[in-house]
Amino acid sequence: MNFSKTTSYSLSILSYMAINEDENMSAKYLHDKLSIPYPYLRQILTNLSHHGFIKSQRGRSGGFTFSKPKEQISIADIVATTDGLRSLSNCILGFKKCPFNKQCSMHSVWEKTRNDIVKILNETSLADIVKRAE
Amino acid sequence: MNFSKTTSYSLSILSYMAINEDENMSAKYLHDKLSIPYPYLRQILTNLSHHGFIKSQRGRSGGFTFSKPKEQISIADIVATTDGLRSLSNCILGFKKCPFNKQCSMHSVWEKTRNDIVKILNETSLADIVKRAE
DNA sequence: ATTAAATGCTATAAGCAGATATCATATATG
DNA sequence: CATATATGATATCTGCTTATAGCATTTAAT
Ligand code: FES
Ligand code: FES
Repeated sequence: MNFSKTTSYSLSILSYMAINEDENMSAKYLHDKLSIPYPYLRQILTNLSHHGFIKSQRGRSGGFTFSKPKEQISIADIVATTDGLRSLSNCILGFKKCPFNKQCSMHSVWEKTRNDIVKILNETSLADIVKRAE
Repeated sequence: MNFSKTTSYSLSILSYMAINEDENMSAKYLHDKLSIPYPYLRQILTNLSHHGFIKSQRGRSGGFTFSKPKEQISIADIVATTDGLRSLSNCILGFKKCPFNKQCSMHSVWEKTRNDIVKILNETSLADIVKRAE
């Protein structure tokens, strides 16, 4: 009932980078700050770079910076690169085909809350996170 | 961002059993109805039995029946035997210790929705599920 | 130039949830 | 009693997520 490690780490990294954009964001530095295992952190940064959220600067005193405006990166976008939101569309009781030949008995209750979550993830950008942190 | 298979299967099994309590609930029968892999289903039924939700009748024409009133089994109780609800208390951005030395910037937004979920899980019993299925 | 410090790339290991397999034991039915 | 059918218990396999390791390449500083 939560995100995968990879997703959580991605969210931690990008929100930290968004809030402290002045600092030099090397993998080593982020490792010190966020305590994410270094080689794993490296992989995730590469992934975030491939997905166009950040760009890398190689060589000494290199690191990562955002490659597009923070307003244009929603939490849902970040989750989409790893877990995706599809699991939130699944039945909370775990039915694939409903054995009752209809929506399961938790459906209506779950639907509202589930939509709230998706709404939050879609409507919250990294810029919003920065604002709230101030 | 959803329950583990074990939890989902547990929820499927117990809600199916609650709704169709008249039928003979052997592992084989439940397997036919719910399409949960048979040996895995067996393990989960044993687990649910150990946790006191259901009791078993061994031997030919044996199977499983509830061992306490369906009013006294909440979804949260079932989840507690597997995943537990602790993950819902975790930071949605994945921070263990908040690197900002305070609650993370998603905290307040997430809190309400998270409480809704916990409330639903705690306040919905198998009896409620039966009622809604009618 | 040389070196130090960074990312790029990719192969591999470790750990866990999901799934399977097997034998022992119990019991209803004939 | 013999048999078929059920659960009890437990060991093992598998695949995915998490994590590690190592070498190549780039770049800044000296
Ligand atoms: S069918 Fe189960 S939550 Fe929708
Ligand atoms: S501290 Fe991050 S959601 Fe509460």
